[in-house]
Amino acid sequence: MYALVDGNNFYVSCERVFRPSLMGRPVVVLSNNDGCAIARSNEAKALGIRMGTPWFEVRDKLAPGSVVALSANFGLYGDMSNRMMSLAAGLGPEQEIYSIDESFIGVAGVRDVTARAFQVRERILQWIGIPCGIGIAPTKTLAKLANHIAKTADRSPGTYAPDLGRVCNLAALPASDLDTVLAATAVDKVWGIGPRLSQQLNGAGIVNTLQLAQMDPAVARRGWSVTVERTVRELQGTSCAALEEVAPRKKEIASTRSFGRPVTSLDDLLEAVTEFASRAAVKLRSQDSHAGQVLTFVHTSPFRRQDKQYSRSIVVPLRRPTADTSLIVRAAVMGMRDIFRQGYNMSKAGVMLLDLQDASIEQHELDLGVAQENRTKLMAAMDTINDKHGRGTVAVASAGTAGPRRRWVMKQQWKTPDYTTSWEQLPLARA
DNA sequence: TCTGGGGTCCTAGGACCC
DNA sequence: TCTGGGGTCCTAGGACCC
Repeated sequence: MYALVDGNNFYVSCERVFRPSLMGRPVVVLSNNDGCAIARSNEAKALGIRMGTPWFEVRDKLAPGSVVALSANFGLYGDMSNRMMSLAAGLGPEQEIYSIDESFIGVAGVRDVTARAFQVRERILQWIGIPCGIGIAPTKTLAKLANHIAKTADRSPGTYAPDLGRVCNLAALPASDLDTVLAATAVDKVWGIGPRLSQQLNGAGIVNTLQLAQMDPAVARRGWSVTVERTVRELQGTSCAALEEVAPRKKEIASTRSFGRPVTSLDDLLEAVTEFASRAAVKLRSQDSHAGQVLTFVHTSPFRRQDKQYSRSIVVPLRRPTADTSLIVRAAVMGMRDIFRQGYNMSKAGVMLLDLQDASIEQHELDLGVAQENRTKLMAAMDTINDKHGRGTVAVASAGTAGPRRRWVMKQQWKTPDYTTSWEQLPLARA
């Protein structure tokens, strides 16, 4: 039995904790470069603002001041997430942190699980200030669905019975009621069924979740794929996805950014790529891995139809797997020099580390043993310093030496303070 | 004028091998 | 005239998730 605890409109809810005046108002949180809406308050959703809508479209359509827009403050959201997760863990003996605002809890054997879920929800709201929905069911897919029902019953009354709001335990529902609920849920609300699949399913006459749940798994496999087959089985109550208490190591690590404005020069791109590679290397070391290959890419903006388009990537193999920032930066810079072309408005670039393996599997080379050990110590020292004094205190100087311009940095016009992670930015309480 | 970032899994197809 | 079958590995791209 699984529970899914999910923070409602999570980023917006985090901002509201420190600015209660935002309560009850349409609020959106924007992606990097203040580009798209990536979180919306219920009031913003009611205005018809869709996930991923470019901010300039929203702004042009609505009266000035009718929506509050904020730049994403991921430092704040990450910290709030940690606090929420530690309280959610109180619902059962096992926890999988699935995303920044969701965690699955293994609740097998938990007594009065529905009542307990209400208590945990109340505690998170009171202690952290984040409203949650909780879904409970025999499989992860059904728990996700239950969570969707819990949120929807709260937000837009009419689709589901009001007593399914906030906490929805599908396992406690009589079979006939469960069928009614599934029949009232469109198939695209199911975890793993995206726009493309739901279109195909609709074409085959499968419109609601009850119909999908009643599909023969063999038909699902033949007509679509194993993933759809698993989804069907999970809807039928057969668990196909287990709880992952310890997050498996990542198989690839990326650091990519869109630029605040078009970038045309190789120097700027080398500078950007140096930073991307450095960031990726920090993530790599933090999970104790080495990378065997470095992929570098750059491309123009597909939205600027009037511009000449360009897009290329290159994989540079490392001589041996490593987590050394300078070696990784060198490979990324080499890659960028290779794929760069003059005369384009580049809009985005990035570095991805591939072919990751456990750092304990080391390939030593003749005569390099000592040097290698020192490099590892140097990297550890660099990480410690940057951890303590802030990212970028110590960095690898590479081609294109970071000047004061940094033309490629992103835009963040409306960022709120780091309320919970910076002494300088602690909120002030006044009497 | 202005359009995110970071992942995973699966499949198809090509290269290569015996 | 008629030109195999089976396997692996790699890459690109699609689809999905938050």
